[in-house]
Amino acid sequence: MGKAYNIMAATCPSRTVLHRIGARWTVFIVNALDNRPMRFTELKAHIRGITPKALTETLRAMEYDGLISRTEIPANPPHVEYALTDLGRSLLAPLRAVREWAESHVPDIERARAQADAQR
Amino acid sequence: MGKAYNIMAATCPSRTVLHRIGARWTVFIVNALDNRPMRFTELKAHIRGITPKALTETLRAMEYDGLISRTEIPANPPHVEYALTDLGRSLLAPLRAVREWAESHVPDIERARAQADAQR
DNA sequence: CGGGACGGTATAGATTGTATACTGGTATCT
DNA sequence: AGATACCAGTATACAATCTATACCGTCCCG
Repeated sequence: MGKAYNIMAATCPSRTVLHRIGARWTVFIVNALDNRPMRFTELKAHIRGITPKALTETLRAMEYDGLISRTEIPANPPHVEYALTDLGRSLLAPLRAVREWAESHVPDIERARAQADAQR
Repeated sequence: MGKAYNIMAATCPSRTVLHRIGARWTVFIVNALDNRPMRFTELKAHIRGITPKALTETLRAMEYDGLISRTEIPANPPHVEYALTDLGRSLLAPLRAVREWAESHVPDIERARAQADAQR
């Protein structure tokens, strides 16, 4: 089998996949849905600073790619639940690693930035 | 120590860090510099489809954040070498995981997209 | 019927990314 | 010496994406 796809090739479909993963809010949504499904408004409250437009668009794109499922629940009151699919869940491990790297290396990067600023 | 930073908070500095990691071309550059330092033109050839402007800007930003180093080599012919710093190298593991996920899940995502298209 | 929660849209402006062309310096070929 | 080519980028114009802010229709509760 080996590697059938290579992200470095411009025409490679893995590019479009990486493009989606790298989109502004995907990491946040995958991390937010880690434990349990959430509703639109819940997600909006949980991911501070996201606008409804950005949330809608990212959710639609992720649904199109089969990463999350969108279920309208006709109960009373009716609401919509977003959940990770199996495919989306498989993204959890890599993206959690990225999140943890970010959270743990803030001081290093702030130091580098301060040093770069001082340099000039 | 625990988690001092939480990406879900809008004001958290880890946001800006994640923003940089998630930028369009960062993943490609980190993966490209995995084995050895490279020059500007080498990177441009290796990462198919990147424009010189995008490459310059991403490299500058990553240098500012202390992820890569830029060294002008006054030898003959003079050239510029970009290399991962220790900090940048620590990003390799998480980003390689993301790359591998992308490369190995192309068929799943293409299937999901085809199915979504057919649905309508 | 008034008001609020839910799940979004609409619109406009700012930021970011892309395509394409070009530059200035050095080295090599002839 | 002149032409050509490589290197490391800039410049310019245009397109796509992201953000802020406001608004909408439906349903339920009182």
